[in-house]
Amino acid sequence: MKNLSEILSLDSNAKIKQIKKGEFLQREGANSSQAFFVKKGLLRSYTIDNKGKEHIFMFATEGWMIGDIESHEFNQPAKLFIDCIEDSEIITFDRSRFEKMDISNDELNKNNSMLFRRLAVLQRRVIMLMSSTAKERYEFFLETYPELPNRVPQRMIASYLGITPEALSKIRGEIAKSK
Amino acid sequence: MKNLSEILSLDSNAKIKQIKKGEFLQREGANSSQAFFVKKGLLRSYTIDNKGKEHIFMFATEGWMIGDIESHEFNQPAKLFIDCIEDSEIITFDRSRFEKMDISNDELNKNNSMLFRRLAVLQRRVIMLMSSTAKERYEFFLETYPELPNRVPQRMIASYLGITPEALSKIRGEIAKSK
DNA sequence: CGAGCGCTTGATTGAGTTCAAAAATCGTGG
DNA sequence: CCACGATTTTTGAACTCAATCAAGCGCTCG
Repeated sequence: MKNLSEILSLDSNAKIKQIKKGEFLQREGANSSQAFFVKKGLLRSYTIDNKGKEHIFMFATEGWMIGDIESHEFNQPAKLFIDCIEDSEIITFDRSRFEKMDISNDELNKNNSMLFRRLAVLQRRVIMLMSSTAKERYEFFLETYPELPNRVPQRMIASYLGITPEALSKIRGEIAKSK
Repeated sequence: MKNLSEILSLDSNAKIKQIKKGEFLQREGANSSQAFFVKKGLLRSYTIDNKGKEHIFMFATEGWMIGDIESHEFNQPAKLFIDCIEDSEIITFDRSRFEKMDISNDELNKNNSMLFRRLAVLQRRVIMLMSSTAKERYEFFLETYPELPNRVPQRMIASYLGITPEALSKIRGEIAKSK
């Protein structure tokens, strides 16, 4: 059975790209129908709010897909920036093309369960943001993504957790002290 | 073309039910493979955190589906309570059955875009929770769901927004004053 | 080697919580 | 249909967690 990466490479519109740390794949306001599959490396998507502060929406490591679903779904210009945290290798494709692709029922089902999984992750995230303190969110992050702290600068983790870098630094201080 | 409600009614496992305000469809810890399609009325799903506080994850009005995706997806006992805010008419079905249902490619595609839409809503919610003040979140809620404030008690809106009922009351006071 | 960025630490501030009590609204039985 | 108890909403005062502001340290990479 074909996997997602293989399917994408069959689409003539899908293109493999090498990108360097710091490069942008999408900027706020751009056309947002592109999505990206990460073969190797690490991307992030984020917004900048009206006070100029960054808020990281998600990280995408090997095997993940990343794109601005909201903007695409509601036909708006992009609200998310997407850029590259490590030198990466990605597959770029057009989402609307992907949606119409003539692939098997089975593959659609697989795509479906990928969406369910992503929904589950977001459900968890929303509940965390509503019910947990900064420290609890950080500890949950460490359990869930144990490899990311080694690849992502502190301030980006803070931005993902919805707190300031200073607050995260103090939390880490506390945790270190209590051991 | 069949719509979702019709498809569900073809499934022998799907059942139409009348439920009264206050009735539970799912409790924390229960088997979570059920999902619910709302034909009429209003449901909500929520967690209770370790301090005993309720956090509403979503409301579901006519035409929406509601279920505990996270628990089902990760094969855990339910984390969400689901209960009834108004007398309602719903279709109950087993999600795993739904996933394997022999429906057309076209229908699967439709289901797919429903999932995308739901993802888009959650993307928005996460960004709101990370970047907006309580007042901004409330104003956005009013714009997005203008009919809900008439059907849902204040304290539940507060719980959905991630703030206390007292805080929401004060925000409403301010807004009323400034007009 | 120095300028800039990232992390830490401390002092101050502020949005929202908690606690408490009064006012308004709801719903149910008589 | 009204009355009364229960639940919701409002209002106020004290408090708390995290944000903001500010200063200093340590790296690195140019």
